[in-house]
Amino acid sequence: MARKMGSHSEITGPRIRAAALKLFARHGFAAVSMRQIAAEVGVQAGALYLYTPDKETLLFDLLKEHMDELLAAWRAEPRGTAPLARLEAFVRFHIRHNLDRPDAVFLSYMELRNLGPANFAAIEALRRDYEDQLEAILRDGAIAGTFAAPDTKIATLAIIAMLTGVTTWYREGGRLSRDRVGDIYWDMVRRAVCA
Amino acid sequence: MARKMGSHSEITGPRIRAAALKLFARHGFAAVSMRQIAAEVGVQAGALYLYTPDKETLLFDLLKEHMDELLAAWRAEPRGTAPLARLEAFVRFHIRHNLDRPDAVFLSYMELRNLGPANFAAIEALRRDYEDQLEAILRDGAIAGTFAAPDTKIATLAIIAMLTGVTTWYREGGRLSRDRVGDIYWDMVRRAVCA
DNA sequence: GTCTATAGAAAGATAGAC
DNA sequence: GTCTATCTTTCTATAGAC
Repeated sequence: MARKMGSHSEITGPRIRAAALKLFARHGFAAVSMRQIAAEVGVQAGALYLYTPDKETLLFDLLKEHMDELLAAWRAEPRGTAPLARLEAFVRFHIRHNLDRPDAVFLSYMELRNLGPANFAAIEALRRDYEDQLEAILRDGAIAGTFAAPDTKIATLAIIAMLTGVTTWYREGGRLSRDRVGDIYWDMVRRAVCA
Repeated sequence: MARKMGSHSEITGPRIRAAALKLFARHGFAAVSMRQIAAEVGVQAGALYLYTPDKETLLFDLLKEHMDELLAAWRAEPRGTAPLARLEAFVRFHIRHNLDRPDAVFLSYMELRNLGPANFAAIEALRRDYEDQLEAILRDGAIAGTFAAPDTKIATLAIIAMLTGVTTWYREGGRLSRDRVGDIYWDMVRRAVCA
């Protein structure tokens, strides 16, 4: 083929990020070369450096964008004020949002270790922000007597681990719809923490 | 230092595996070089090839050993016959066993993608065996009317994801003992699935 | 903005001395 | 059983033509 020409590219940047996301999620950050990413996009390796200063920054940008989007989407999510309603909204939101972005979810949990200390801290802080959203719901519900989880912090981590696990097995067009999966998990979460 | 000599080694094999386990878990399989492993052990890179034919086999052996050990330990675990007692035994066993091997647990969930198809299938089959142990408990309990989880297969995956998550945050000497963690998770699991 | 070409470092794996 | 040395490949990143 030998693609030769073109300055068709305000879209090359996004395409590079999309290709990197897919390949990093599939094979792991360290196992993917800049040449593979370039080949997936259809450019030469050198061209990538017009869009990112180096490989780690490319990873960092993907993770940062994912976390920013997650927090913004949750803040925009309609929900009630009672702890039980807020918890149900969180459970259904987390499953739905993550099922739309399985590659980014996978990266966010697996490839933090490939970041330098400063970049690592930045992503960790955002992840912590998100956990705090759920923890606040559980704390409010515990005070109100709605919930009876024996440990609010651990319940937070347990629920997030359980919900995030959905992305590892869910297949579009399988025996369960997303809504049905949401129903099942909400049933388990509700019973696990309610008084 | 420049270590020079020695044929002091029926123990070099295990030391190589221990070093590889630690480094793979910390940095990821693809990010760790054979030279790094050799340096951790205190030998030269070439010496590693007396103990493994290649890097992937080294990873495979670690994963295989971990899964074999997990299944053997569960089969040896004392437990009752009633579904509720078996479920409690499983929850406490899983937490305790995995907290003793955080590096191996991490590898088992993160580095399967670095195996070739045959090796991948072998590890997947063992992981499936283990999941089936829990699924059988939940199925028996559903038939007996002890459990009321809306979907046995999903409850299996949800519980394992929740329990395995412990290894990502638990720190020895933190505010909670292992037994206390086991109590808290057992409380949540029991309420999530019981009728 | 993308290409070709390459510098410079590091990787996996092997050969042969001791 | 381990070492030194090296083959061969591949990598990240850069330089300069177009």
